[in-house]
Amino acid sequence: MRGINHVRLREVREQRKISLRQLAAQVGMSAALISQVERGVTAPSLETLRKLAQALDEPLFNLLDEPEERRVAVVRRERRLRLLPPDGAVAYARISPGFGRLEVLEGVLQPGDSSSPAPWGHPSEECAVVLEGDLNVLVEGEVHSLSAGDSIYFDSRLPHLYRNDSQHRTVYIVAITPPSY
Amino acid sequence: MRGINHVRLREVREQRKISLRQLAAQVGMSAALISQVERGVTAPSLETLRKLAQALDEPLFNLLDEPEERRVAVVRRERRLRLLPPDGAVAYARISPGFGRLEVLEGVLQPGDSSSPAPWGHPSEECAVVLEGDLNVLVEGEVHSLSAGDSIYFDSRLPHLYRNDSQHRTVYIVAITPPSY
DNA sequence: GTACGCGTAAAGTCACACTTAACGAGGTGA
DNA sequence: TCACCTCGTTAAGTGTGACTTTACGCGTAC
Repeated sequence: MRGINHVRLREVREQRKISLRQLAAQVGMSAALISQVERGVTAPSLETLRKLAQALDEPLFNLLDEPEERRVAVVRRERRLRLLPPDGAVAYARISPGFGRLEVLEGVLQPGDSSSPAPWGHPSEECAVVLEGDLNVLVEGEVHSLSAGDSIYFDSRLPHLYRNDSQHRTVYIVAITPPSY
Repeated sequence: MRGINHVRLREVREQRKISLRQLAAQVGMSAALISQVERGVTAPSLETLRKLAQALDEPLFNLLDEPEERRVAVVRRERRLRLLPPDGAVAYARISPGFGRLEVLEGVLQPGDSSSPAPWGHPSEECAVVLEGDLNVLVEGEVHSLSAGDSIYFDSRLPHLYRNDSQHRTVYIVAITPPSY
């Protein structure tokens, strides 16, 4: 009976062991509404959904029950997609399969090279870990120096750039969500 | 003027170089509505938003403009949070800072050890890359054997488990979105 | 018993998510 | 200079469905 408007509310609420009325009181709406929403009888407004997400301390998009491809994909090292850099600086290989909400890349930077000619932003979040060598990450004009094992996390919308200012090659892994590279 | 109901529609639509009327025709709604939604004059229904997301080929949650902490966080190798495994098998270290939509972990498995006593699922997607050694990943009962450099991607809701069936230690990195470990 | 709590059902109402239609501003070609 | 596109915006009007209140049935504790 799960309609097109289904949201994963009940699941989350029950996990928190909160009753309908408790939750309703907390967000200032009627318990009946939440019941209706949980059973897909009524579609909640965005505003309502936001309030619920906040009360449950869940990111909003976590309540949205998107149809997913429940697939498993293995990518072998030698089958990785090599991303040709627009201007030949960084060598990126895509570790993730190319679908899903998550993109993982391996970047290799030779001394002096950088991931792009100029800092730029895209609407995602990313986290990079250095596997080998040293890496300078420019975010919003500020330089962060990382060594092997260090990581950096930032909102990708801030203009950014990876650069190898050392004398040896640098290898790092970047995880991006949602994919926008 | 961006209200509480703001959705990142215009941004995405303009990027695709689609006009209001084109998009409206495509999803079968009026251009005026889209204009109103884009400017935050009117809040779209979930249903409407879903249609738009589909037409633009964007995941729904990508259109939702959640208030973000536009922060940059660096985590040094020695400052990583060590996650104590519930039952002492895997040694996880959190590479990501602990906020945001993305969680990145480094897992180390000694021979014979596994990430948890039994396969389990959580509502996310994850991608794992093997850095060192060999790794068996059980997803939905099926075993996938990975060597250094190989990776696997799957819907974390499928019951899964990481296991080291080899004679030497295994190191791997897992990226998870949204965080739910 | 009766008095809580739980989730559900039914019925009513008003906001607001939508429509259609008209508007002003650019651009383009005859 | 027209007329004639197309762009996004505005204004006004309407219907529906997202909400409320109230009442119900069930379990459980005292």
